[in-house]
Amino acid sequence: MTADSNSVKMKPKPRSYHHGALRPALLQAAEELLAERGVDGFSLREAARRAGVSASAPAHHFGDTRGLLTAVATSGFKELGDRLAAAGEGLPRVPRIGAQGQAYVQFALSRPAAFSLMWRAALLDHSDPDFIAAAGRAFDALDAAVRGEAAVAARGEDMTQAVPSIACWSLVHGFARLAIDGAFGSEPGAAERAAQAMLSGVLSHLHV
Amino acid sequence: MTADSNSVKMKPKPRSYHHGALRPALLQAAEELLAERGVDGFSLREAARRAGVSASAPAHHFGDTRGLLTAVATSGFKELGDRLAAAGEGLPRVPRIGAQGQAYVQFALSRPAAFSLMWRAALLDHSDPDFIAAAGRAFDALDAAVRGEAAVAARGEDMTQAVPSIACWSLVHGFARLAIDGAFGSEPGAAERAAQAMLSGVLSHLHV
DNA sequence: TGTACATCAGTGAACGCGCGTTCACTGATGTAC
DNA sequence: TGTACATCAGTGAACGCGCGTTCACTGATGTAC
Repeated sequence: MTADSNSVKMKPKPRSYHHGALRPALLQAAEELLAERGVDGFSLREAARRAGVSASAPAHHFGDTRGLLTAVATSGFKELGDRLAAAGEGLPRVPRIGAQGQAYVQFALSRPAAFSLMWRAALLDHSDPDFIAAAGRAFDALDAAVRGEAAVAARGEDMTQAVPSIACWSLVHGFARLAIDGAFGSEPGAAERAAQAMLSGVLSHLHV
Repeated sequence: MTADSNSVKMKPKPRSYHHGALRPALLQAAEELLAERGVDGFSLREAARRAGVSASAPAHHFGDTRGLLTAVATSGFKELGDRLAAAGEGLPRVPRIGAQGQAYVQFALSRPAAFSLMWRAALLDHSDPDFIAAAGRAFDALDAAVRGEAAVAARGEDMTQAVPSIACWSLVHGFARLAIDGAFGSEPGAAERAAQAMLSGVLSHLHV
């Protein structure tokens, strides 16, 4: 603990009555809390505490707990979409799919609590337009790599068209979940290496 | 509500001071509660209530909440192991793997809350010998189909040997999770059909 | 077959807990004139 | 540039809640003799 220059009491930096940027501060506090205690250990009060604000303040920005968690999940889907879209850009189809798979797993392992939250339907507001858009965009990035931009644009109701994409998604999603849930032990980096081995193995045995 | 033959008040069938078979009754109540309210909606008190017993009774059989949930998860892994071992028995390797995958997804969809609980590490006692054995046996059943009984028996520390099994596991696990979490819509039977299409598609494009 | 007694499997009241949300409020900010 | 006032973004006390667990207890069962 370092000494504060102005005060012996280490009073938590004086803040005006209004926070000024509470919304992003709460999002960050929520993310950290999730990372520390997991989805089940989350509470709105604790997130508010960490943002240095009263328990009722978050309501002004997010309505209720569900609103805050939905915002966190939405930001997760946005980042996932970005990472997928960037992964293996310019590469031929098969290596690009491999790069996306690797990116998917890396995202999940780098933000496991956020990743878990993103799929906890009971805690989220699935009618939130931002959430819907972000989640859709992430899947579209994967679908475009597997089936091509044109196919995605022309996508209809028929789910059978999307089977190859669903297969890829299932593979990396399942691996990520098993890794997070501890199925592959806890040595750091082990899961990433296993992901690499698995993806290259599968893709090399696949005739597409 | 049907009339009780002995009493207008529908008093809940008189029971001696001792329940007689509380352990299985609690397991069943817990399973039903999980199915109704999901893992997050579970509470020990409500499970006890449903078993017609006081809130402190479960402690005599399971110690605490974690003990009861671990017992439920263990029974889930046992059934999963049974189903996997039985799936596609006698079939050649590739169709057998397909049958196992189908069985895995069907199990997950038939008992979604139990399946979810089985992977919620924070809620379970991973040092419980029964739990360890049941979970190990389920994976062994899958591993035996993918790599052969002999390879499973000779399995060492090296995880790379298990990569093909991990790939199969990831694929079906990810599909099951996505289906449970609503990624494929909610029409009944849709997920099962998609699983069938996906598994046969993947296996037919695989050179092994 | 009867009896004493240990053990087992329940009860129910009480504990302290942190939670999400509501409510009347107030301090700060920004805008209209 | 100054002032009135609406709006915004906070506070903090209070609400009721169900929870898991503990504890002293007691009724029923089973066992030894």
